[in-house]
Amino acid sequence: MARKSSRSTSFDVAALAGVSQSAVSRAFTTGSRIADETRTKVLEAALKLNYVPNSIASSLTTKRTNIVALIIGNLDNPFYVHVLHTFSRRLQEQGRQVLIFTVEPNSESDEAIMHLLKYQVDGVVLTAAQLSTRMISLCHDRGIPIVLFNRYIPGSDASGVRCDNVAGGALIAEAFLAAGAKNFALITGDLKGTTSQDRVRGFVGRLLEGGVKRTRIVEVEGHSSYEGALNATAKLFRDQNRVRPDALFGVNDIMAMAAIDALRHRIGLRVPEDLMVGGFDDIPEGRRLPYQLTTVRQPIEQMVDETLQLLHLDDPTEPIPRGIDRPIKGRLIWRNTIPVPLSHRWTEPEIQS
Amino acid sequence: MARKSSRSTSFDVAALAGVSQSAVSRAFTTGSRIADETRTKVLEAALKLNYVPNSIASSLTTKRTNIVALIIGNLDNPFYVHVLHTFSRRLQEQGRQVLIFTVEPNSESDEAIMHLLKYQVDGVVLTAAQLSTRMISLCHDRGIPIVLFNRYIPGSDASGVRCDNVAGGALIAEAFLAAGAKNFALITGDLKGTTSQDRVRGFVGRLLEGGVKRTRIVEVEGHSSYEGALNATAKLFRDQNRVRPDALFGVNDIMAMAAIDALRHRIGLRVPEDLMVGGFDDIPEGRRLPYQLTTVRQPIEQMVDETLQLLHLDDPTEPIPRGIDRPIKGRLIWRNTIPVPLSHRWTEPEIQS
DNA sequence: CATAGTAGTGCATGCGCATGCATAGTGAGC
DNA sequence: GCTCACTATGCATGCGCATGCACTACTATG
Repeated sequence: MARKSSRSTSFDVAALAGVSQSAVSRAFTTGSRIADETRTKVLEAALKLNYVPNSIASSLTTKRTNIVALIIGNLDNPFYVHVLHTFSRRLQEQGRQVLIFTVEPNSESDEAIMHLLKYQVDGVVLTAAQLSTRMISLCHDRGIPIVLFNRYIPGSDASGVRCDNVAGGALIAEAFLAAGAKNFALITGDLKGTTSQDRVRGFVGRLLEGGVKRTRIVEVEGHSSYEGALNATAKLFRDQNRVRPDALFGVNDIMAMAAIDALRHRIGLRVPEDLMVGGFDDIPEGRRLPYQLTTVRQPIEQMVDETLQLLHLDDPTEPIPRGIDRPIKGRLIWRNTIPVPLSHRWTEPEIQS
Repeated sequence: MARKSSRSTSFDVAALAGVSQSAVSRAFTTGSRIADETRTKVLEAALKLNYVPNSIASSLTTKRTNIVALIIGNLDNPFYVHVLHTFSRRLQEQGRQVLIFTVEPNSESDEAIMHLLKYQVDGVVLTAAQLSTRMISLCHDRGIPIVLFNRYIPGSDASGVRCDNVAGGALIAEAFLAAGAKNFALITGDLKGTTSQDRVRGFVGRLLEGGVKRTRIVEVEGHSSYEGALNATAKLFRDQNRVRPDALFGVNDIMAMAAIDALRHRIGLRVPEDLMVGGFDDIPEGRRLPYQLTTVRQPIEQMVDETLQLLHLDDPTEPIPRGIDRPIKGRLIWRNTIPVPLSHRWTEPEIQS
């Protein structure tokens, strides 16, 4: 047999160290009652045998796997890559592992849930994907906390952390108004998702307060992609009879960037001279020289922290938080795609590389 | 106790179905000897109890977790995000799970290995990160196959799949020569990595064959990042006394894109009129309107397939492949940053969205 | 009708570790 | 010197499932 796995067990180590198997177990468990001397002896033996404790086996008794599942629906958007990265880093710092499930953008993740249930994960984070309430109760029944990231299911008892998208959308509307825009348009992804919905609502709502009655809304086919937004922008300017917008809100940064590209390279308009553009997310790509996108920053670090807190990973006896909705305020980052009105000049400048 | 995990076991199901626990186990194991009638009975009972088999427990006996670890060192580069995505999709299709470890770009991943050993993963894929030979033998000794993706460790017995970077670099050099360039420069990340090294080698080598004796090489500080390449490009054009290059090879697409941005927005040069630029990877971002980057496409799908084959996930009795190096040829994608010479006009055109 | 063969099932056991309980050992306090 | 309190350790057991083996009830064959 070629793949003879010479994995030594706690018994092997115990034998070499001249102690019992329980002693080996305790040596590897912090906060266990064991003499320093014994622990040293055990660790030395373990080192000799290349022994590594089998977490799988230990989780059988402890009922904790230290694995957190992350369901992610859109890796095409750098924002969610950043989210993934942040979760991964944080959880690794805590000595936990990340089991990842990728699903189609905005598609059902019920199947993924079934898989991760088999692995007895300690918690689930779901982002950029849908979930049936049946699955949520399935998790809850088994004591597995699940937190939605930047998404919520109205009326369900799933908890979630998200950016305050309504307020964020309003931020962009305000910036446009302050910069003196008159005709407004926005490009959004699938309006079935609460995230897009809220941003649109916040944007349109704030404009209404400002006396603007009409906003052109173009819904991209499929999910919020660069290509979709490219076509949507073209469509927006195809009809020559309509009033040309002078302010365009891309409901997330990639769509805003796509719009900018389309405006410059296809339509032949300048940004922000002919038309100002606002985004949402603050992905690093938006900071680059050709874009310098004015946008709403989602405080990822803080959102991830809140999410992990809701998971109660450290104290499984805590009741699973149900129906909690934690909206977190974003912040407007002034860059170059919306002219900064005089009244805003005092805003702290951002250091650019 | 709030988190009363009401997880039912195979015994509960057995009791309800009026069979033995082994029957339940067999009902969930494909290819097991069990009457259809019994299986149906079991599955019905399981459904009633919301029973989901505990993979953790089963892996204790089967010695297979169906978990594959993926160590990834650079999520800032969309190329590796794409790689991650492809692996995830493929493995999920096979009913396997992905345990992800993110490490700092090009840093040691020994610690990650220690963690994943605890989880008895069935295989390891490592990309954009370093690994000590000690760790490789540690994995091999325990029967865990490990495959390097786009990276190799000369003289070690770790196997790897990679793009043929030497040939790829040569492809760009050829394109430059065919387009009539005279003065060449390149921007690369850390030259300790074999990937950058090979691309540079291939590029410079081909130029030498073409009679070009000098190539300016700028090594970015740190890893291959957008920001690094931005500075490197600036540096490249700072010295007015030197001959200005008319062809610039960005050793990967983000660096090439950064170079283009810097040239246009900082230096004030046109691409490709004043200076042609070639990239490597073919990330989707490079196809966008402002860039239309001519680049070498890495065949990700094929590379992932080869990697999974080397892992022998389906047949653990296969000997672990050692010291195998599978270079896979990339393909030049003509777009707009290198003028297409007349002699190449016949190349199949790419459909652009 | 006798026998060999086969499909279906249950029993018992073990995977590697954690942990409650019992026990041995140590030192302090009277 | 004796008891008490406490620490360190070992023993035995169970976590949830897979699987070798034994056993039963059939079917096919001569």
